Amino acid sequence: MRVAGILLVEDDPSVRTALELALTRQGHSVTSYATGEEALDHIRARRPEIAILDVMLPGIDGVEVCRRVRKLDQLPVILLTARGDDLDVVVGLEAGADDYVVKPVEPRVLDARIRAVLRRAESASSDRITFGDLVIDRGALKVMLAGKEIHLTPTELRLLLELVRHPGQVLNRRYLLRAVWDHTHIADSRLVDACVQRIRAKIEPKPAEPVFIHTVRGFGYRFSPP
Amino acid sequence: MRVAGILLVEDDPSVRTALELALTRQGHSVTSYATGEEALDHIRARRPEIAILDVMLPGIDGVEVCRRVRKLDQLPVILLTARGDDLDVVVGLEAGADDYVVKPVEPRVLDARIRAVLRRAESASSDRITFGDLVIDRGALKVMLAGKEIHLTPTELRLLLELVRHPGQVLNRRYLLRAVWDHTHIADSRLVDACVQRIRAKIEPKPAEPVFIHTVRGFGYRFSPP
DNA sequence: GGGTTGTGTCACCAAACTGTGACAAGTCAA
DNA sequence: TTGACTTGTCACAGTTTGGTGACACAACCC
Repeated sequence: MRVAGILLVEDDPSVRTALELALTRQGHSVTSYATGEEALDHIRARRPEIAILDVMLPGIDGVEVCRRVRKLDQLPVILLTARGDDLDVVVGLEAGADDYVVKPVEPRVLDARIRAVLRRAESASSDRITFGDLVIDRGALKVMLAGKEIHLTPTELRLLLELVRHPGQVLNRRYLLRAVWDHTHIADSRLVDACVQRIRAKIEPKPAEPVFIHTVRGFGYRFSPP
Repeated sequence: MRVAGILLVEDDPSVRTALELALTRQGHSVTSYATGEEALDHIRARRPEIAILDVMLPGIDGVEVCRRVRKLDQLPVILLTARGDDLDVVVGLEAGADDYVVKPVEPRVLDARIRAVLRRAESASSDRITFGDLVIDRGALKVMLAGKEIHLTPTELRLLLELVRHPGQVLNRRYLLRAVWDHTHIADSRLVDACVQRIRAKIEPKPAEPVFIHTVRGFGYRFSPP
């Protein structure tokens, strides 16, 4: 596993320094802050790979940072707490944290947890996904092929994003109809097929031999990078 | 989130009973065992949604069960330990556990962790099972033999998945006809046999001496890995 | 209003899939 | 060994499925 860009937020200077040092030794690249406000700014500006947040912080606390981050992005989050306060665990996990670690923590343990979380998060992270020539910017809602912007209609874009949200997975037509069109829609017929075909015409170099959106006969469609 | 089929493995009868009761109250469906051997049998036969394993078990311990399960399947695993022994945490996470909980644990906390792990597992893509050279990806609906993708038709795939869902079990023709074909089908004729034969032609190195799908004369077919 | 764009539906066609039955081969019990 | 029964094998035609292009209508924007 590659080295991670870690954001560490911890108000106690001695703990912060110690953890920063330990994680750096473990090969990670670490940036640390003492407050939630600074952390949020950093996250927005620098997009770290993972955030390790102390729960008890002055101002915006770790759980709140976690909650806001989750709305913004799929950034993996590990919460740190001074004691194993059970209530906190529940609140933290419900706020969407990926893991929860009790201080004091052995650096080796924290490292293992970081790697485990990153491994899990690897699939569903960034806002901008690249599949070979195809770049899909979920933030800007833009699709680019070989550097050139491709115009997709709203429905086409929703369908493509839905497929991309589950890379490698086969999604059947009923599911796609519910996810992309209003589930009020009863008539399915060939709607999905037609839309897929339109997307292919725009993003596939050879629509007859698609490399992105694959037909799985009898089941549905699968987005998988070449 | 829906109710989960939980496998609980804990050798201490009082702890086991208490957890089983608590989780059942929380709305989960729980099956519990005292040993790793029983747990592995259960996993192979019944495919629970998540396993909660005590680390310290007579015979095969929780970490070892976790390791073996990981080879077989992507079943989510939570490890239970009596104290927060840091070394165990590392070993456990490296064995592929999704989470790690220290006893004694508040039922509410365990429930939150279970839900968090299931939520993550749900989004994680790969849903693949490996039997020697044969890899079946249930999410991507792909079958690979020795690294090469094998094309199966929809019916063949459904039949194979049905067999694989019950590894080691003999499934009779009537059952398979109901499960794979529309149960409206009454006439059986040679349908199942022909389909099995077609699958064998694709996945068995020597279709005449099948290693995956075995004929059980007079009863039906059994999928069992070599 | 008039043109443009987006969307759902349809019909047609090629390709893929599937059920069937006949027959061969295999297995078991007497 | 023989006969009864079970399973494997194969070819083929009817059916299903999805790709494709055309088209009508609605929504939207000047």
